[in-house]
Amino acid sequence: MQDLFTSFSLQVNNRVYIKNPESSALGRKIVESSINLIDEVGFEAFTFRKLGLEIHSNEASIYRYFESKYKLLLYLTSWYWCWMEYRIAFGLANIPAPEERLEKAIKLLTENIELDGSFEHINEYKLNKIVIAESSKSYMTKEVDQNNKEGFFAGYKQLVGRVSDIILEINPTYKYPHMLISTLIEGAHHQRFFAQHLPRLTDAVNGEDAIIEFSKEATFKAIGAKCPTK
Amino acid sequence: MQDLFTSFSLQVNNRVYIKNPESSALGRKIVESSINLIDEVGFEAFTFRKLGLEIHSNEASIYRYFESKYKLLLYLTSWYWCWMEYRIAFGLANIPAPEERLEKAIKLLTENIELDGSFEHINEYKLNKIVIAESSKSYMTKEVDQNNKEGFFAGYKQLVGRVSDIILEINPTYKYPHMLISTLIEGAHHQRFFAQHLPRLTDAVNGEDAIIEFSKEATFKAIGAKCPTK
DNA sequence: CATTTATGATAGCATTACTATTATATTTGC
DNA sequence: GCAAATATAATAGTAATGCTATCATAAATG
Repeated sequence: MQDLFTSFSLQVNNRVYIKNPESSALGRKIVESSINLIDEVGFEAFTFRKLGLEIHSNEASIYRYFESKYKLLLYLTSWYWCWMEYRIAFGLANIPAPEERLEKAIKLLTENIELDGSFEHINEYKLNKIVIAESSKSYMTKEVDQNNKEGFFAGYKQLVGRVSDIILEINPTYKYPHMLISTLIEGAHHQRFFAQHLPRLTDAVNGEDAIIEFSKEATFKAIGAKCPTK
Repeated sequence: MQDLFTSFSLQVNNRVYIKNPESSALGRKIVESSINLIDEVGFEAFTFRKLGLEIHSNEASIYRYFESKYKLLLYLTSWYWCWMEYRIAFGLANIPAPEERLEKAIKLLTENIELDGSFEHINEYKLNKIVIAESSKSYMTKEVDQNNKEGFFAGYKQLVGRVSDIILEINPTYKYPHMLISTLIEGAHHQRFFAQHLPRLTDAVNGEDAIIEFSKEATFKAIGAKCPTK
């Protein structure tokens, strides 16, 4: 069992960091506190100098792990997508019916994330908030093509690919599986943000998680299948 | 007719600027060149100093029109959503059937934008690219609640509200019209970006605009209606 | 215990995002 | 046609940012 876990240990593309932050106490502290600080002040106002003060360490030391704050953001988002894939892989294990697997995958992709404590130095609740608010800044840049070549978005693409495969299992003729899943993921993130800050762009419904329900319903209708629990 | 146009003239919330850029040649030049420059170098690398050099004017002069580059971005995105609402208002005029109106609205919201030259100092083609790549930076900020209170997102919210109303005309029991439309708009923008830079997240189909087709199909299926042209 | 490696402290530099001041055009109202 | 108001330009300055470089010291390793 331990082995299974180890083989699933979240391996972020090693080109996003200079020195692997998992490899030292300082590295883990950098990751842990960067999540707190970005969540608190936002990515724009976040600086390595402030982070250094926060962890009673040094700006220059942080630069030995990450080339820039953008690379650190890329590290955090990559880690998040790896983690999401791991959640889905485990969550769908031993479920044979593709409809049920799809339903569960959608839930896992769109639900509100709570702290689960599986990874000591990572607060999944705050990381989810960061991914919602800041992840577009990791790819909506002038360097996107370069970064893509270096494989920085591989985790996200792989995740989208996996869920698309379930769709194709259910309906092999559906033409837009990748579009549907990537729209769903980004859309659910946006909706969580809107629900908090721009509620006129959403539709809250008492007693249900409208974002999950909307996502399930829209997906199954789009591919012309029936959602198992409806 | 002129009057109709005038009453439709694109009125951006006057709190996003200090002095209305439409009111002077310099102001229009600032807007025109900021679109070129942001499109060229990206919003992060865009500065008022560079813009001043570009238009052979002065950094300080630009600050008399816009408090900061964020406010300028807010101006550009607000203008864009006003323009989109105007396109839709005209595009749907005299179409009685709500299904046809919805189909046309989706097309207008998700299609690729081309230069149309109706507004001398605004290049709609480039502005659309900016909105796709940078608009999330205008609301995914720590100041979103403050900015929302000041009405900076009113145009966007109004647009979503209008199209949602068409959905409710077709199916008054549909529970998530705002979610559907805002997901659609943001989703289509993301897809245009992905198609160019991260194609594994989309599904290109030869001979059709897959993004428009996907959007129409998903919307009509979600609300349980039939798309007129299918 | 000698040497490599990791961290800390300090300094420095070009650029950014502004603000302030003063000078010069340009418009306008009479 | 000219004074007064207004808009723009030129220049300088400031605190903060996003780094890089250097040197000293601490910790791990062989």
